Amino acid sequence: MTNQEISKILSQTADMLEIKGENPFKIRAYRNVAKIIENSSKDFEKLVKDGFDLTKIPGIGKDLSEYIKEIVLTKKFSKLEELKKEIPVGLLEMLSIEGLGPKRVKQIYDAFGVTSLEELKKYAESGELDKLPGFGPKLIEKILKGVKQLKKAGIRFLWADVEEIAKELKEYLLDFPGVEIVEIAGSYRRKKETVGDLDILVIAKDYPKVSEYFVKFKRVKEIYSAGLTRSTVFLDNGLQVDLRAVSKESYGATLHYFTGSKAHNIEIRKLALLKGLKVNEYGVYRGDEKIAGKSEEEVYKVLGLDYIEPELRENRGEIEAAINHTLPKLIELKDLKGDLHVHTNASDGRDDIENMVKRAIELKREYIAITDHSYSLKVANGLDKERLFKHLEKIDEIQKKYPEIKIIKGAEVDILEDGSLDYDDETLEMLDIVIGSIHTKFSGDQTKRILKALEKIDILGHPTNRIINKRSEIEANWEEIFYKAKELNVVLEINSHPKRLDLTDILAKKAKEIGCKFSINSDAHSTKALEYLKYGVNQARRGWLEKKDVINALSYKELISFFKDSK
DNA sequence: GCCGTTTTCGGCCCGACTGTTTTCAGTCG
Repeated sequence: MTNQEISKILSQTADMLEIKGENPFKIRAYRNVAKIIENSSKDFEKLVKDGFDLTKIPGIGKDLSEYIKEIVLTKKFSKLEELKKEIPVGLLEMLSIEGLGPKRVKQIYDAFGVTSLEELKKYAESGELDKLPGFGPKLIEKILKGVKQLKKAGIRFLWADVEEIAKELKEYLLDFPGVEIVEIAGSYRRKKETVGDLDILVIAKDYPKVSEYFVKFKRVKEIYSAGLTRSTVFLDNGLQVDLRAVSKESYGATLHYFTGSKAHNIEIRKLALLKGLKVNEYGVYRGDEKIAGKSEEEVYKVLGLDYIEPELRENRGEIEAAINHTLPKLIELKDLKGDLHVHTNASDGRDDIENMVKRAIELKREYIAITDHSYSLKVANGLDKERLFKHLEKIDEIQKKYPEIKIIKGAEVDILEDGSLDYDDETLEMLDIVIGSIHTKFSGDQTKRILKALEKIDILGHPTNRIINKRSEIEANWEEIFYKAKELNVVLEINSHPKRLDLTDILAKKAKEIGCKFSINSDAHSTKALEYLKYGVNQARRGWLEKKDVINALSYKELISFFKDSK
C-alpha cells in the first residue's frame, strides 16, 4: 500500500467527518496526517511492518498511529467503512463544487436526500434549493456552474504548459501604466510539477483600472469576479487566474503568503506565535507594531530564519533547516554542463545525431550522451550487431566534425521483467554509458527487478515511471534501491520531461539523504526538447539537490573520472 | 485527534470574500 493510498483513505475520512459535523480540530488532525504521509519520503507500509513507533512523528498520536496500522495491514479502515454507512459517498464529489462546503452539502442532503451531482443539478434548476435558508439566487447559480465545470476540474496543468501563458500575462500587465511589480506566486512560483491556477500579485497605482485591463487579456474566456482588490478569470484553456492588488509596504508578506505552500505558512505562523509574534499576509507584528513585511527576506529574518527558496516551502524540514543554517544551496540551470540522456532518429527521436549535437553546441553544452533505445538497435540473442556498430561509428564521425563538444556513446537499455538487460555484456562493454530503464510490465513490486539491474548500469532512467496525470509510480522499496544504488555508484536520473519529472521531488530528497548521486537529463527526442533540462532543474531544486549532488554539473574531465572511479 | 520551556486541559493559523443577512455563517486560499 503506497503512501498516496493511505493518505487518500485518511483525507476521505476527514471529508466524511466534516460532513457529519465533527469537531473541526479533529478533522484537521486527520487532514494534517494525510498530508504528512503524502509528503513523506518514508514508506509508511514499511514503517508499520518494521514495527516503527509512528507516534514519534509529530502530528501522529496514539489513535492515528493505530488507524494507520489498521489501514496498512488490513487494506481497510473500519472507521471509514462505518462512516460510509451513515453518509453516502456521493456527497464527497459535491464537496468539490465551488461554494459548497460540508455544511451546505449536509443541509442539501438532509433536506432532499440529494447524493449525486445529477440530482443536485435537478434540485437547483427546479427552484427547490431556494427554499433552504442561506441559499439565494447567486449561490444557486454558482452551484449550477460548478456542476458543469466539475467534469473537467481536478486535473492540474503541467507547470511547463502554463509557463508561456504566465510569461505572457506578466508582460501584458507590466505594459499597463502605473503597474510597478507583477509577480506570479502560488505553486507556479514553487515550481511544482503541476499548477492548479495562477495567483498574480500586482503593485499598481490604480488597481481597479488594472483589473479592467486584466480581464480584457485576449485569452480570457470568462470573468468570474472583478472586485476592488481581487479579480478572477478563466482562460480559453480552462486555467483559472487570480489577480490581486498588493501594497508596497506589505509586498514581502503578501508574496510570502500567496506563494505558500499552505503547510509551510501554517508552520511559519506557529513559529511566530512561539516567539510572541503574529504573521499575516500584511506583515509580521509584535502586538500592534508591524516589524516586517516589505520583503520576504525581512519576514524570514525577523523570525530568526535564513531565506527559504520558494521550491523548498512544502513543510518538509525547510523551516528547521533555516533555523539551523543548514539549508541547501540549490542547483541552478547554469550549473549543468552536459546532458546524459538524448535520443536520435536511430531510435524514436525526431532528429538525427548531427542536428542534436549542433543544437547542444548552441546551448553551450560541454558534452552530450547519445543514448538511443536498445530495442531499436537490438543486438542481444545472437542478433546481428552490424546496426549498432554503424550507429557508434556514425557518432565517431560526428565527433570528429564537432570537436567543440564531447559526444558520449551510450544507450538506454530495457530492464526486462526479471531484472536482466536486453543487451548482452559484450555489447554493454562497447558503450561509455548505460542507462537502464523500465518500459514495460509496470504492475507488482519492482524492487527485485531494479536491484538486479543496478549491477550492470550507470544510470537508472526515470526510476518510478510515472506519467503525471496518467500513470502512477511503480511500486518498489525505494529506500532499499537507493542504498544499493549508492553502494554500486549507480546514478539516479531526474528525467526532465515535463510529464515525467522522475525521480519526484520527495524521492529525490530521500535519495540525497541516503547519499545518492543524480543526473538531470533531458531524455530529448527532438532538438527542441534539449531545453527540457530547466524543468528537471526545477524538480531537482524541489528535491533539495545541490550542485555537488549532480554529476552532469561536472566538467567532462571530472565526469570521466567519476565513472572510472565508480567501476 | 494532537500537544505541552505557561498547560494532561484547553487550546489548535489567519484573514477575506460572498451572499445572505441585519450581524454573520460558510467557504476559500
